[in-house]
Amino acid sequence: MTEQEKSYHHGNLASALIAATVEIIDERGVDGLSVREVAKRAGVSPGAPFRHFSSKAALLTAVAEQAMERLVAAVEVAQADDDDTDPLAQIERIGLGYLEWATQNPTHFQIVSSRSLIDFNGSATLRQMNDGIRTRMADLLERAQQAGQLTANADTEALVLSCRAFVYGLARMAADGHFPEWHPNGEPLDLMRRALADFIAGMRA
Amino acid sequence: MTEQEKSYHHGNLASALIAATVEIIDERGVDGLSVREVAKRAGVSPGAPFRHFSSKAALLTAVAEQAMERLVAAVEVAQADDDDTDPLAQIERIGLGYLEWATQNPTHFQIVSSRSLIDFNGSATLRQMNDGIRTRMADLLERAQQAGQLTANADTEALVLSCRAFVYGLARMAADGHFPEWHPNGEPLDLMRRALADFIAGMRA
DNA sequence: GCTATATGTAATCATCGATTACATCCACAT
DNA sequence: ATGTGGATGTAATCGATGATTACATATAGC
Repeated sequence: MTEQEKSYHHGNLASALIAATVEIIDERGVDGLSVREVAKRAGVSPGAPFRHFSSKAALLTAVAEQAMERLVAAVEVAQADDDDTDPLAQIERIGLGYLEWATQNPTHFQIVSSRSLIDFNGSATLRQMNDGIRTRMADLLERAQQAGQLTANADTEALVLSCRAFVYGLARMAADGHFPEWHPNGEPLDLMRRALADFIAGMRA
Repeated sequence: MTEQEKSYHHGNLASALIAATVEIIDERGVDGLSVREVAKRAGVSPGAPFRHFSSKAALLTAVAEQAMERLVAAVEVAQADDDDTDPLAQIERIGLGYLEWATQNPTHFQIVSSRSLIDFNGSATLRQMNDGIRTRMADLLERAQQAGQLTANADTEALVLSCRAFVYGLARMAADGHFPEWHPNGEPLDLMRRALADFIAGMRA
């Protein structure tokens, strides 16, 4: 990345474009992003990006895929290594990891969750990663039920949705600007932590 | 509205523009909306809308205000008239009214909740209505706690956030297309109903 | 080396949000 | 009634944008 300066070909424009896109979105928000400026920042002509991404949505989808990978990674890191851990505690860890990542990477989370800007259904990768988290939580809930941690005739299907919606709701509220003043790791996250803990507690039999 | 046909002045362009905006968004989504087509559909020149709304965001903000009024109305209708009702049941009713409205009016809900497209902070009306719902729920939770329906030392602040996030999360998931196939009043709403009931039940002492 | 292909450029289009100067209409004071 | 000023709509135009096309240049494999 140091001195290849003036070669006709960029080398790896695709990744450079993704990086530039993230930069711009960090600075000016998801709106206010133009392919032209992405191109300019990568040092190429305005039409060049379309060689690698057939549309602006395709570019953003690529960014979303990269972001989703990090989100999944964060969620996995957050889980306890011990596989015998209390399933509900494990769910809480997942939720917390999700929330921490979402609040600390609002830009990326916004891209991942706003499906009007990206082609979610067109990306098998995105769907896989999305389903991965969901089935993981479904498994944990199933295990919790078999361990007798939930009410006997618990509606697991509804509970899976509950967990997803609860965490998604908190993350989305933050990303959508429902917390007027805040800064990452500040009080809102603390509040969210307490809310999450209460929520998990409420599920216990 | 029948035969004023060819008068230079439209009469009430502002509301006609809002209506046209909603129409277009219903047809083609929030993106894919252009002020020009709004103008065309209202039968005026491309610049005319800017006499009434200083920007595209201002137009969408007006749409959001109208939508928010309906949402608030739906939430109020959903509540039990009897003011001695169980506070937690009242909260459940509010949540259900919110969810039903959001799922039956996905377009409007999307506009209300996506604050990147509208000038939320610039609209006192929007903030008031938003705060109205929140304080209403805070009051109900306070009352529930005093009635001993919650655990003794319940964290009311966290609980208010929990309720908001839970309902918002469900509504947003629906609006964001997290339920692949569905149609209003169909199974997803049923599932959401069950999830909401479980959630409220989980808060009970 | 020669050539097929991948990659970037230049030029161009239609569309969009927004602004400006001008036209038209309506209400109100006289 | 009148005619004047503010409100409302039109016409023309600007700069930026997403996207496409024809062309130039570099790279890889034979």
